[in-house]
Amino acid sequence: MCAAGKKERSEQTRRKIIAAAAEIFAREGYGGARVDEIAALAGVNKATLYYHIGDKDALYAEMSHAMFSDFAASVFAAAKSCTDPEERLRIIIHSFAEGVEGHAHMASIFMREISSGAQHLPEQITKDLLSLFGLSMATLNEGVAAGIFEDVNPFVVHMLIVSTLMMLKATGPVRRQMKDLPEPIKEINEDIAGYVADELERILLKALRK
Amino acid sequence: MCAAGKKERSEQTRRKIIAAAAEIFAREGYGGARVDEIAALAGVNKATLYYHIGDKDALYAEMSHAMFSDFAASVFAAAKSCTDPEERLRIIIHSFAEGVEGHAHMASIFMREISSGAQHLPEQITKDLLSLFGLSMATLNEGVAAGIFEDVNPFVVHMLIVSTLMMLKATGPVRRQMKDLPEPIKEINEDIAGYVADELERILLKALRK
Amino acid sequence: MCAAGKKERSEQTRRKIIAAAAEIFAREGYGGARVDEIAALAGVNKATLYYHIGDKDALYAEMSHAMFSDFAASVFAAAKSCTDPEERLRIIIHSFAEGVEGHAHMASIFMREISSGAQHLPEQITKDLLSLFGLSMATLNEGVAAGIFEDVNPFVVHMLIVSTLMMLKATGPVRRQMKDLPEPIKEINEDIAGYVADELERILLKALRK
Amino acid sequence: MCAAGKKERSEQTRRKIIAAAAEIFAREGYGGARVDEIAALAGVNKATLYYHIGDKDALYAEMSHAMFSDFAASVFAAAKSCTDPEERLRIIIHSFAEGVEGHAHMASIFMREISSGAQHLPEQITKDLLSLFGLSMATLNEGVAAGIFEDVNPFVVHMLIVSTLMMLKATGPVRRQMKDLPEPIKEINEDIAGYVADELERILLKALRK
DNA sequence: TATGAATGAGATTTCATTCAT
DNA sequence: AATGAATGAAATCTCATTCAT
Repeated sequence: MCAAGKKERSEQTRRKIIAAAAEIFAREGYGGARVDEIAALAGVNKATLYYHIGDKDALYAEMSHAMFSDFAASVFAAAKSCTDPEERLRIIIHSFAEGVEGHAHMASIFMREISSGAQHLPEQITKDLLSLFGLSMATLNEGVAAGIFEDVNPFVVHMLIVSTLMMLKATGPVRRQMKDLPEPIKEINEDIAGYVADELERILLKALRK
Repeated sequence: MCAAGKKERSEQTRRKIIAAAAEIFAREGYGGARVDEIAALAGVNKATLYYHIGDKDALYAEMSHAMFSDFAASVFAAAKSCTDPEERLRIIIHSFAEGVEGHAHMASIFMREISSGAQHLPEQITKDLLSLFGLSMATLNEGVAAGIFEDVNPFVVHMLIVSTLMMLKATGPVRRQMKDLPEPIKEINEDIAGYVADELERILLKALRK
Repeated sequence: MCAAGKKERSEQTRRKIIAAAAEIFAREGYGGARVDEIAALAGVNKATLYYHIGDKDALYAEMSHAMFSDFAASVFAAAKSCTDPEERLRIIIHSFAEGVEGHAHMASIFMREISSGAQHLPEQITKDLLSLFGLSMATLNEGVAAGIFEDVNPFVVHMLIVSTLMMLKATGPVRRQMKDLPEPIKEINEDIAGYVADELERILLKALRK
Repeated sequence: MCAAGKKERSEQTRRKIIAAAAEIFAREGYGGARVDEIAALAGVNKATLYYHIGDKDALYAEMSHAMFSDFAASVFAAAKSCTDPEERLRIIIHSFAEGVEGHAHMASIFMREISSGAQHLPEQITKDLLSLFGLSMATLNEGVAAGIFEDVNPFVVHMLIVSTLMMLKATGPVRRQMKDLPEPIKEINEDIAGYVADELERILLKALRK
């Protein structure tokens, strides 16, 4: 046992590097992240990182692609088979929340990208993310057409969902290191996909239902 | 002629530097910002920047303090004299939106700070921002006590307001550089304090009102 | 005294860097030269070198431009007023030899450039050097037309002059470090502009004269 | 079928590596050549190169030894049986030219070695090359003694032959990539062993003959 | 008050070389 | 005999900061 073969070993190294990159880029931003630190966290030599991935730009692109495209795909997969607008909106909220929870550093990286005008993001990813808005918009429009939803700006609603979940996820570390937080903050805990998603669903559907 | 005593000139130089810092720190993050670039944008020599403000840390502290404390104060000032919960919530939303609009780079800097675990933020500012949540929480609790609001987690609502406004503000540059955007996105325009705040108020109050 | 002023100091630093670059690039080639070593030889910090000149490419370009354009200009200046073909050929040989002697590292750098297919040489310099051949060709053609010179390929003659002088200059360090050299080699000494140029003139004119 | 025993295969791999090394070292110099690039050009893995040859130094030594000793031997072989000084000088020029032509990258590598003070050249090779001068010198001295040659410095003449042929060979790539070259340059073509050697012989013998 | 020059420390990237298979 | 993976050392380049004027 423990044979593994070159390919598997190689793939494992690659994964370790990508995972480390996500963590450091999330915490430090593109400019603040040091390749040294990423390599150290991945437990590989700096040159190994360059051997497997390439330069800092390529590393960022690989990492963000792996993260965002997987995330977008999971939301689409969850929502595609559902035809009822209200139910689909629920699914969007919850699969979004699960995606945010499951990709630990995505929220931070997303927010940083927004802040930098998507400077470092490959075009394809921007499009993938925009297509998620297409999903929300279609859902809301269908609800309006079916007479069950209020007529609101779908982009505002989409961003409301996205930003609330992301921001609550991203504030996790800050909350954890603060003492004496008020009760409502503690309740959030780390439970984005459960408590927060439920609360958001409750609020939003009350606002939308005619 | 040539008015402006030495003190005024000095103060003006200082302001130019702080303004440039906000722009660059917003776009590049703390780690990615270069003192060189800030000085160039401010139109002063790098050594002049050091003479007036101090090192990069001090510059960031000055800039963020000027921005966030002014913002927090303006929200408090707008809300303090109002006693009706629903009306105060409206004021919070709109003064928040005006603050976000008025401090062009605050949204980006706030989002980056969240992403980095508030690494670079002086403690005082963290407290100021937390006290804004105190305002929202009190308002919502009073509404619940008065029997006019649903009982929802006030931190979720607070973050919903904050993050939606900030994210919509921060996505401005990305939206501007993209072509062929869907109509609902175009409607946002740059009008956070008007259109967006109105839409958010409408959605949120419908959700909260019993 | 010793005032100097910023500009002069700056210009002096620049010159020291260029001079050091010529020496190191000549000995090690573009790829083998280390910016560190150049800075050390110039007696400045590496960052100072980047501040004044820019990157390795820019450094090479500055250095080679300063060297070759000065050289080409000096040959043209020496030859321009002379109308007699034979006399002008003599002037070309001697001014060439003086230029080779005066620009200590030009021969090595020229030979390396030839070897690398002029990879690192700015286009303008290639043209300057080609224009020197124009001068030789015109001179030889006039001599042939006047019936005083044999009809030989002028490029071969040009390269014969150039390469002999450059190679004899460039072999200086090798000769110096070898012991027990045969008498004819010792006679060369370091005297390119004198002994070698005279000998070359004697050989070449005997070959050319009808 | 599939002939070629292990030994032959091995020898072939070795030859491919040496040939690739000559090309890259010629174009990039010792310091600028990358072992990676040599391996790639040879079509073998980098580790294979180390297995067959050893480190960069050993590779350079092998390559230069193979090249220069073969070259020197061929000139000696061509000249040894001839006793007439004038005829032997002709043979030297032409066998030299053929050697330069036949060892495509020798001229560049020779010129780079001269430029670097023979830094990378094994001592033995330096001696082999010096012994070629011995051949020229003996030939010229005999001609002078026999009263058929002018008395010129034999080292100057030797270098004149060597450097002209080498430089004209080495300028090949530069000439090829330039457009609109004057007629005399085009005539050179790639024909060092023919046209150029003939022209050089004509010039030099006219200069030497009493 | 302001600035061009200078620099130490550090970040990114490359490269010769070795290892495990 | 051959190779993909890995790495230490070094090279290139950048950046926050200080200095001298």
